[in-house]
Amino acid sequence: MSTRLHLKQTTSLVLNPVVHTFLELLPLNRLEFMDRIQNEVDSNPMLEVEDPFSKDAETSARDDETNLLEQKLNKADDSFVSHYEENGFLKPDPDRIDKNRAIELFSAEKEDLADHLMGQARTEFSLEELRIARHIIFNLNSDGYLDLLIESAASALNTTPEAIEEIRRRITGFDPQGSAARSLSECLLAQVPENPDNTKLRRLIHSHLDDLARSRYEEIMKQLEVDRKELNRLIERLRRLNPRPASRFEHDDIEYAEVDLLLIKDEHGYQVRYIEEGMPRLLISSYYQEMLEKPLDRKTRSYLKDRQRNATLFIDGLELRKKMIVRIAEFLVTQQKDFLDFGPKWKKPLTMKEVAQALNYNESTISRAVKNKFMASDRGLISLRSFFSYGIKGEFGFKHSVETVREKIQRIIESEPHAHPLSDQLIAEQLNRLGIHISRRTVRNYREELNLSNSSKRREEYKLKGE
DNA sequence: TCCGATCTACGTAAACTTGG
DNA sequence: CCAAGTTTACGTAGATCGGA
Repeated sequence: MSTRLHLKQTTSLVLNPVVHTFLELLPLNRLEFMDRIQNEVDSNPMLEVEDPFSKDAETSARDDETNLLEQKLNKADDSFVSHYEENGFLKPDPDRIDKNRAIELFSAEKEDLADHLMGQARTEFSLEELRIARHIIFNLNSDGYLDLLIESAASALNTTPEAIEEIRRRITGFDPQGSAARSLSECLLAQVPENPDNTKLRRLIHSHLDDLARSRYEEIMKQLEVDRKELNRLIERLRRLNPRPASRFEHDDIEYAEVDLLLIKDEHGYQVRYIEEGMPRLLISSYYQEMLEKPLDRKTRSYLKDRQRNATLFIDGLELRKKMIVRIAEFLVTQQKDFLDFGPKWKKPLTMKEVAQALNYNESTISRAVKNKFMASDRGLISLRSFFSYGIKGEFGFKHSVETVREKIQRIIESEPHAHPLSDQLIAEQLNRLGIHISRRTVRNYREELNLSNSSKRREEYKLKGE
């Protein structure tokens, strides 16, 4: 009993403070990281932001300690950015200009759905209406639909549900059409203007989406009084409508992520750069450093010693974080070159474990390091996590990533004989012959991710098209 | 009604995350 | 870093659906 207790204690004490600080810093994204630095500077007088331009901080610090503390308190009130700007931030140097421009490019706000709609709302609505419209627009979900309760919105805005409904209905006519719809059918209907040509299509959307999903074509044909050919044409038109008004603005989701790295492609291949701009440089306060050399009472000395140790620890941790992120990113980029060049299909299976072994780190370290980290490239932001992919057992060890298998399934289905669509079972068998050992169940999962219907449904669809 | 295909629920192992 | 906890991918088996 006592032995076991002892063992437990020793294992948990292994973690030394350096590692601890570092592990705490590692998973933070840029924004959180800067926040953390600010915190540390505020709470540790031993830490100072490097200031190559003015001596202000130092001279005022020499006045007396209370003055300095007061100053630090004042600074804490300001926003982080302005605080550091005042203190002479790292100014961009000439050969970094390009990088800066690249960063600007990625952080420049692209218009998102809400902005886009608000722009139209401003020209369309009165001031009072605009107030309601704003509420609606900023409460759309990620698909561009409104799933807010009208009643609670009405009471929050101090107006009637009818007024809200009226505004909402008008917004569905904005570009992209169908925004703020409450259901799929409403969204689609908003994209089909009411005119004689569209009557049947509108009826199809209004009452038969469910039938369509269940492939009850006979029923629909009877109800709408159309033949197969015409139904087929209607479905074609339906397909061209957009079920997700927000899709055009999709990329904005990641716009808010703070970018840590920059991916540059040049004649030598890919290069990873850590974005240093905006990062404060920290150093140990020389004022307190000198103070430590003078005679001091015991308490002050031990306090300062402690702060000093913490400060060094923190500065080391900063440096280590940077090195590790760059090292991992570089490794990922060389491993997944094809993925960067040709897209996700070419992603190779790669687990954190493998990377950990290759770089001689612990798996958990990798996990922390890639968390919330993004890399800016000429094709947009890439999450470090997206470099990883499960492997599927192939003939010679792990050879196929989920992406490539998915791609193969799509190919097989695309080239199947229309008279006899392949069942998941047959597809699985075919894949097995190619050396990809996955089960029927797995085929189904991937097939569904590809948005492909099952074999019997496909048979229906082919029939419909064939006639 | 039969039979193949799909669905549903549950189990397992490996991958990943997180606190100390 | 380690170990414990959580998530994910995938498998199995029996139930259920739907077309010929």
